[in-house]
Amino acid sequence: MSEDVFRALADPTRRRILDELAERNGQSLFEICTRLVTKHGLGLSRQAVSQHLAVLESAGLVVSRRQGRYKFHDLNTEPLERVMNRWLKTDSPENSS
Amino acid sequence: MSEDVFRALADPTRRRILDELAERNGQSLFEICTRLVTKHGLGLSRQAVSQHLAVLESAGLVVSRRQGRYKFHDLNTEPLERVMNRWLKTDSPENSS
DNA sequence: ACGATAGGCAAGTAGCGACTTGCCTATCAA
DNA sequence: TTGATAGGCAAGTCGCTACTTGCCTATCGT
Repeated sequence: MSEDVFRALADPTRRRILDELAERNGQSLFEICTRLVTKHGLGLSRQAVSQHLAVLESAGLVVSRRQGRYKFHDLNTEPLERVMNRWLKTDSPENSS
Repeated sequence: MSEDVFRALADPTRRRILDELAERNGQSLFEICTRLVTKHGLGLSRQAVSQHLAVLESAGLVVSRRQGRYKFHDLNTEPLERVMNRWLKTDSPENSS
């Protein structure tokens, strides 16, 4: 929940992950993995996706809930809304780093 | 006018430059340089700022107009609007890389 | 209990990206 | 025309980051 929303969005793979979660919320790491490989043809390891999810989570764009041996991930668009009114002044004057 | 709006936004210095232009449009390279140094205390060379402006311009976030030996830079928020409705679906369904 | 599944924790590698440095071009003022 | 100003080009350095590899922990089914 920090401030590196921009840095988190910088990577195309992470954007794909957000797309994936936007289309189908509450996926596990392996679900996201296989979907990225099959639907988008990306060849990346489980660890890669895991690290991407960590970045997204620390940016507050993804929240996760542990449940048994599964960890489900949900999209959270709230940081996006806060951060985008920095130059598009359509709302409150909340600026930051 | 390409597609790396996200990558352009990833760097904090570039975000500062956008802030600068949002506050005062039509600045030259040197104006932006001195403002970044004095107001934000950043110590960077002219070349650094020039390269940042090039990135912002190729992302379509900044447009420039040459005039004599000066080159003035203007903020363009239109790519931001297009790109943000990717996960915040408040508008048209325009998605991209 | 055992194996299989879901995930985590480093440490290491490779490439990209931000920044510098040095030199070159172009425009204006005197 | 000369000097100063505004900016561009290209190569080189250095740190960060995306990704891999190897091993470890935890939970579930049978």
